Amino acid sequence: MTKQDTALTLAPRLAEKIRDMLIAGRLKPGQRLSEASLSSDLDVSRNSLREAFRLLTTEGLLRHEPNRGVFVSTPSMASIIDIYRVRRLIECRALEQAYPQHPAVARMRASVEKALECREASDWVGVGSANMAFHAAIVDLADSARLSAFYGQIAAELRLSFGLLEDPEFLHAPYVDMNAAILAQLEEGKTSEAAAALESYLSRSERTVLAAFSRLGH
Amino acid sequence: MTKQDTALTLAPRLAEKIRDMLIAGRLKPGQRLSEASLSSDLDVSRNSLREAFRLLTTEGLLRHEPNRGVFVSTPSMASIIDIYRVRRLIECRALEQAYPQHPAVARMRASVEKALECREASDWVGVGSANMAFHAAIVDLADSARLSAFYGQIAAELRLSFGLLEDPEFLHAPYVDMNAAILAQLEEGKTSEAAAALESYLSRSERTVLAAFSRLGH
DNA sequence: AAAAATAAATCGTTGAACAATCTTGACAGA
DNA sequence: TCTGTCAAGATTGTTCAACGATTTATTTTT
Repeated sequence: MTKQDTALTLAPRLAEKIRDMLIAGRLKPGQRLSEASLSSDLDVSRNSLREAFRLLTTEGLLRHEPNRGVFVSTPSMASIIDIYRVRRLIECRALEQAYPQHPAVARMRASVEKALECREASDWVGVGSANMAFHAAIVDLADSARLSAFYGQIAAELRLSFGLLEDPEFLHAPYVDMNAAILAQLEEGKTSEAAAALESYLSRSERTVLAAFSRLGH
Repeated sequence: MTKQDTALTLAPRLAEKIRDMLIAGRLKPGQRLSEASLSSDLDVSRNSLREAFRLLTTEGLLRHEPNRGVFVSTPSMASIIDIYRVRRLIECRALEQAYPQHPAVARMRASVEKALECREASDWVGVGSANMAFHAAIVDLADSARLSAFYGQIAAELRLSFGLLEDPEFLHAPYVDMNAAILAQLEEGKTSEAAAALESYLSRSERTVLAAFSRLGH
């Protein structure tokens, strides 16, 4: 347990807890979150919960309808397309302009190895997490705290979408080797090739996700 | 007056009001915002004010130190560099992959014309606003709501930095013609050239801002 | 003058309250 | 049966008052 419960103030801790519940699928898209019941469930006051709601709303995980309450965001085709558009723009460019000695490269390598391990153990959720970490590391190549924070948000949104989809093996496993290949190209200094590979990687991933998404009758 | 005061809920309206005060320079960087006094000044409750603080904190305009209060963010060299890094990555790519018939192009043109008018009238604040609108329109070329929202945030942060700097003429006037040139290139379909021009534009602007910034101490 | 102890101010969080708004369901009329 | 009205109930929006915890300022002690 890496607990520092008292380090942060309550609202961000609450937000994190709710975020976890969202990604774990314990709160389902479209579901309304009642201030009264959730605040008593989490054992906090309504005011504190509302502060947390504000945070999650700006992150796009919750949707606020005045006088009606907050709802878990429902991923849509539109949001998936939007997110992949952002990913292609940011990740590919970050990769293209990267230099192979960047510290984030170590994190990329660690993520690839983690993903390989998890695949070996058929731990598909672990593969998924490792993949996400790989891409976050790519964004870190751009050396911008703001960009990395922004990417963290849309990654969380994407995980919300993934929560709807079944068969995480089909969803994540194929990309482990591609990640390894991209990493290898980067380490050789072939950043343009790496970026191109990532571009087609992301397009393929987008198609897969959209197809799986449409398959469940939006 | 384009007032719809009752449309939104209180916290976002408060946030907007405070944002305006920040950009107008009525609240100075580093200044501490007391919950008690500000809430009575704005005639709202402490709780509502705290919700607004959360919003502005995630936007980077305010900084929250637990048990000490919230402070107006102090722009630093580091933050300016970070922001320009993001701008180069996002704006240049958005421009490069744009197609000249995109609706946002009309907004770009309107901004250029507005800037020309304001320059004629020596309204340098107006020139600055028009410039900002021009660049926001560039980002809109990428057709991503999330990307545009993110850009809006860092633009607000940048305006906070500009507030520190004097001589808005020096800061904004030189770029009006460059914007016009970039727009012309885009309309001719020369997106790569336009992107290259924007890249050097942004680098020059960054240098200017950094220089002006270092000139006023720390 | 430095350190320790004390007091004052401010934030963090809670619970209760009430107005405004939305939802529900009964009911009357066509 | 369908439709529109209207009151009752539930939920959010916002405020207020309170109190423990932490920080800041002040005073006392060494």
